[in-house]
Amino acid sequence: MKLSSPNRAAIPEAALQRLSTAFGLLQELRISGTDEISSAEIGRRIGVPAHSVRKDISYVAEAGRTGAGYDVEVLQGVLDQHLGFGRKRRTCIVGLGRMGGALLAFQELWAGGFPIVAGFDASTNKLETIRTNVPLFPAYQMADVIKREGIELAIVAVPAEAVQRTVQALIAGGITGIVNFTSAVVAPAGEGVFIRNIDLVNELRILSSLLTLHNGAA
Amino acid sequence: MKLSSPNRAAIPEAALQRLSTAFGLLQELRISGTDEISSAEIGRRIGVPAHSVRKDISYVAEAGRTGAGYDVEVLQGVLDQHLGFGRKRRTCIVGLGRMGGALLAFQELWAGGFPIVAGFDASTNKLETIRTNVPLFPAYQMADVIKREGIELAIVAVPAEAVQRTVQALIAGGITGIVNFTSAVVAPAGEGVFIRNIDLVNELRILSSLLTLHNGAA
DNA sequence: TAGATTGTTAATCGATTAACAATC
DNA sequence: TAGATTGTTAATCGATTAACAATC
Repeated sequence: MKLSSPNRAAIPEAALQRLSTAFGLLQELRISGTDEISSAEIGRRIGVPAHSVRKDISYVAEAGRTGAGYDVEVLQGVLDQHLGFGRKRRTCIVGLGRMGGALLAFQELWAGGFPIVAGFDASTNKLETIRTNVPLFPAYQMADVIKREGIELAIVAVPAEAVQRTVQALIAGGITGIVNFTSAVVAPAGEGVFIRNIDLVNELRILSSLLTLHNGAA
Repeated sequence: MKLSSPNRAAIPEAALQRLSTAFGLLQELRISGTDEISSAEIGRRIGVPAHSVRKDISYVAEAGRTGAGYDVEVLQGVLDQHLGFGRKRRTCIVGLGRMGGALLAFQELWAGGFPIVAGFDASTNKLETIRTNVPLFPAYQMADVIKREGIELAIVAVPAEAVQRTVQALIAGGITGIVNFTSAVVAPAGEGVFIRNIDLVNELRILSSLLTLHNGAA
């Protein structure tokens, strides 16, 4: 997929992903008080060649000073403004098992600009046993709560067999972005709804394969 | 990165990732008792065009019957044999906060062929408070335990600032594959050690950007 | 048989890399 | 100034797509 920024060519999705990672780095740099950085140093830190860093940034805007690197704050501002990386978006967790429960308390989400404003689970028993400051609701209230609270994003941590109908319910409720944490792949869902799959077992399997190939396949 | 399988051209990493996802699908199909499947149906289920599915498989071997689709068991066997997707690999969790604790109990890991055989944390207090059947150890014993137990893979869920030294300790201990669950990017680490980054905040930020671009950027 | 579907070759498309003029 | 470093254009490289002969 490619989406265009005004006056610039469309941004390849691979570039968008690298820029998002770079944005995370810039946030760290600001906390640590670093004011300037070169494309070479950004590249070293996120594992990308310097010329790719410059190329990726150039899809968005001119953000550096020829011959003198980038101002961390300026670059961050430019990426935020054009790509929305700094925008705060209200987020919910669906499925409150061990993993979902851990996500409710995951500080990085708040720090990263994604406040968790609701949790959902099909089991009302479970809702009562969880200790958290996040408001919890039974699954059947999803659509109502999403609309009332203006929730834009959802992290889905339900059992694999419940993913399809959970995603459908989220979309019906007006959610526009979903991170699917289960091992069932959810294919693209419709105009204006974006989905990203995080599959831990799949990542381990890819590692396993890389080891097999590296050590000389059978 | 590309790695070659005997008698075939090197496999693009993107193809390897899609095939890993397809392998996961094949496992589901076997559980549900499906014997045959076409490239079109595989593609529909994992969100990839049919011709890409065929192309990806062809990097590995001839695994179908011209005109008659794939036998699920045969295809799974071929992918396992050439790419090691079905290999069981002993795995550990490093960092036993809420997230690491949830991972210790994550059934999908066992089911997926990645038995969790050890957990590590720098805090000995924490080790005492966790209820699990998985043997837990203080972080300083990592290298010893990894060697003794023949552990090949690690999932790192420590605080972001501890990632670098954790990864170094793991590699020193002989770990060959790492999934980094923290938001700090870990760049490629050395010959024969593979790393994959899973960054939830980054995924949400990418979604946020897609929404911004889709709705007409500022 | 006719319809379906694979495996592969060739064509297209797009992303990455290289190189360098501009300039701090 | 001289060295460093950006932004962009052009060249390369590689992946994806299209198309079709083979054949179940």
